[in-house]
Amino acid sequence: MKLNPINEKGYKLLHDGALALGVAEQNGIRIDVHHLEKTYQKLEAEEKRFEKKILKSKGGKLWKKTYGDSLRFGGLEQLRFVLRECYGIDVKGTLDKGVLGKIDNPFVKDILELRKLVKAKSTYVLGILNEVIDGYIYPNFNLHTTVTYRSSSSSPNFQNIPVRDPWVSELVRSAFIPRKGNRIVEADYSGIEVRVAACYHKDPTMLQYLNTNYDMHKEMAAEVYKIPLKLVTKQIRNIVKNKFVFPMFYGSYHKLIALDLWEAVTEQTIETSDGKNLLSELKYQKIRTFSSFLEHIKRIEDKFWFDRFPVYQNWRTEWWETYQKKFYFDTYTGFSCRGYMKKNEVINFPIQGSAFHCLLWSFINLTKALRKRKMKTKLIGQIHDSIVADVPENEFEEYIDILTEISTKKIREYWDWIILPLEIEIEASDVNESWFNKKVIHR
DNA sequence: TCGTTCACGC
DNA sequence: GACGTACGTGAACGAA
Repeated sequence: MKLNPINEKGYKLLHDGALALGVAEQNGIRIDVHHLEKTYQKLEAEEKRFEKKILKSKGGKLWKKTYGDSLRFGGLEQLRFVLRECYGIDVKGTLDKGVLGKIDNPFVKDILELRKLVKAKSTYVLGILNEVIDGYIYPNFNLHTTVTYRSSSSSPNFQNIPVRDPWVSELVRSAFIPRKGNRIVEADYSGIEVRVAACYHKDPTMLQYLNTNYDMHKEMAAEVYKIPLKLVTKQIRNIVKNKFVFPMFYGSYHKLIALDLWEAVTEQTIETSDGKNLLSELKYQKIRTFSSFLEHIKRIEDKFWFDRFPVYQNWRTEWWETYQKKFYFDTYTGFSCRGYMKKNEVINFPIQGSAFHCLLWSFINLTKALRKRKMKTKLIGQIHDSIVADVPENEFEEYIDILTEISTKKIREYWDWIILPLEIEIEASDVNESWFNKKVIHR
C-alpha cells in the first residue's frame, strides 16, 4: 500500500506538518523526575510483594518446582502449564487480559496484577526515565511510518500514556508537568472520525445527528438492550458506544459485537437508571439466551445500516467497488492511496487519514499563530485527535481563543469539503499541576 | 537477532 | 444487502 500526495495541498500538509511537529519535538515536555523515581521504587516494591505472594500459592510452588531458576512470571507456556496442572484450567489459545480476566481464581488475579505492575514499571516509568534529558523528554512525532498517514510517536511514545486505569494513570501522568507558572492544556476534536466519515458519505440522517448534537449512542443503547431511553445510564451508553457503534463503523459485524455486548451484561451486574438489573430487563423482553440476543443484534445491525443510515451504507459499497475497478482512491486532503487493501481498510483509511489531517492542519496553523504573536505558549505533543500545550497562565484565554478559531473556523475556510461544524473539548490542569490533574474547561 | 504475544493509546 | 473492527510503539520471552 502506498499513499502519495497528489496535489499542492497534500504535499504542503506533510511539509509544514513535519516542520510544526519538529518545533514541538524541540520544545520537549517537562518531567517530574523525582516523582518518577519514587514511582519506580513503589512499583518495584509492589512487584516484589506480588511475586512473593504468588510463590507462596499452590500454583507458585509448582511453578518454582518445575522451572527452578528459569521461572519467568511473564512466560506464557510456563503459565499455561501451571494453570493446567495445578488448577485444571486448560487454556488453549491466547492468555491475554481478556481471557484471564474471566477466570475467577485468586492466583490468576495476582498474575494479572503483576502484569499490570510490570507494564507500568518498564514501559512507562523506566521507558520515560531513560529518555529524560535535564528534566525534559523529546518524543518523536513521525509522519512517515503509518499506512494511513496518521502519525506515530516514539522514544518515548507520547501517544499511549495510560489514562483508562485510574491508578496507573495517576502514577504516570502525574510526572508530566508544565513549565513554572504554566498549565497543561489538551484540546480534543470531538468525534472527528465520525464527522469526517460523514463528509465522505453525506448520509442525511447522520448529518442531521451531527448538526444537532443528537445523542445517537444513547438511542442505540436503548435499542440494543431493549430499555426505554430514560433508563440508559452513562455506563450503559459507554458500553454500547464502544462495543456496538464504533465497531460497526470500523466494519465489525453482529457475531463479534453480540458476543462483547452479551459479556458486558453477564459478567458484571449493570444497573439501569432506576436501579433495575439490565440482564433481567433483557430477559423480561424475552431475550434469555445468547442465541436469541445474537438474533436481536443481527436485526439491530440490519436496521442500523439499511434503515437508519442507508446512504452511508451505499457509500461503503460504492467506495469499495470503485476501488476494485481503479485499484486506488483519493482523499479529500490531497492523497492518493493505491495497492492491495482489504475492504475494511479501503473504507477506513481515507476517514482515519483525513481525520488526522484535520488535527495536523490545526497543529501547523496554531504553531504559526503562536510564533507570529510571539507567545510563550508551546505545543508539546499531539495524540491523533488532540493537541497538548504548555501554556503560561497569562496566555491561557488567548491560547484557547486562537485554538478555537483555527481548529473549528479557519479550517473550514481552507477545506470546503468539511460540511459539518467541528467541535473541540478543552481540558486543562491548574497552574503548576500535572497532566493527571486536567479538568474540562467549560466556556 | 528476530518473530510472537501482550498491553497501552486513539 | 453481505461473510467482515482500524491504526500505532515497546517490553518480555524464547527459539534460532
